[in-house]
Amino acid sequence: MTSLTAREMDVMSVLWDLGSATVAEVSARLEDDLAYTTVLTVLRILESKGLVGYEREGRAHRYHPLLERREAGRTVLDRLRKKVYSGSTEMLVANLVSDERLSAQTIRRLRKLLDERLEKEERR
Amino acid sequence: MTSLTAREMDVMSVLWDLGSATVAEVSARLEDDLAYTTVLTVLRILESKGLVGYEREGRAHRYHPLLERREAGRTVLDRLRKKVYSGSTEMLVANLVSDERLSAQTIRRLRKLLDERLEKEERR
DNA sequence: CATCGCTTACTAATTATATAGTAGCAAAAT
DNA sequence: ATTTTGCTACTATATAATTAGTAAGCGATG
Repeated sequence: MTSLTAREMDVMSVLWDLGSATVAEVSARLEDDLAYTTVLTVLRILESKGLVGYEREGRAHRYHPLLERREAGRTVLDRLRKKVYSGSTEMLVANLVSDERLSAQTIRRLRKLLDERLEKEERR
Repeated sequence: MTSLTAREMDVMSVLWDLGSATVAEVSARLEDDLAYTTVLTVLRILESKGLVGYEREGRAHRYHPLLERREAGRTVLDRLRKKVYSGSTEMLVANLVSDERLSAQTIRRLRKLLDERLEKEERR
């Protein structure tokens, strides 16, 4: 159960995008203008939860994600499917593609994704 | 931004499934064994947030969701796409269909969903 | 009609979240 | 070498979340 709070997710998001980052770098990319020490605190909490690690870089720390995107996404999606869509992936996807302003191109790509998955399924 | 806490989502989930429910009914369906008053408190909080309503039923209250599944799901999905999948619906769906133990049948249905969506798109 | 039990209303306590300040150290700059 | 600056570590505070207890009402039951 790797459940991230909203703010923790904001910070992880930066780390995922950049690969790794210092407090200053994370701070700069966050939408909200938080105090430097606030960002530091969040990173330290994430570290205490084992979701990020860090190495020294000069006098600063360079943080990197230990929790992967996939895994974080999975946790949220599992919960969402279970609690909001009564366990139905179809309902989830239906909601996703109906409300979303998706281009025809995107939809085709998604369909291709499914086709590939289907092949894999049948090759077993 | 209708963001639900974990526990609130548990409770809403029951209301969505049953349509409406009393405290006792919600309590009975929750996985965790919470005190009766705990469930009541969560419902009262949801009510104060305008996410559920209720009518009298005898001496009890019968609660019903004011927030819809779709809307709740949308909020989570939007955030998830943005923060975890760098805004990419494709990445999200890829994660969803790759890790998920989905049957071939389900995948076909999902593909059909996309096809229908694609038609709608092209008819514009 | 008195009592038992379910139910709400109110209160409470603990832990988590969110945000940020201060102290102090170490590196960089002059 | 002294000052300045950038960091971390520690502390702090307010608000939200989580859980549950107690009191009191009302309706059913004997």
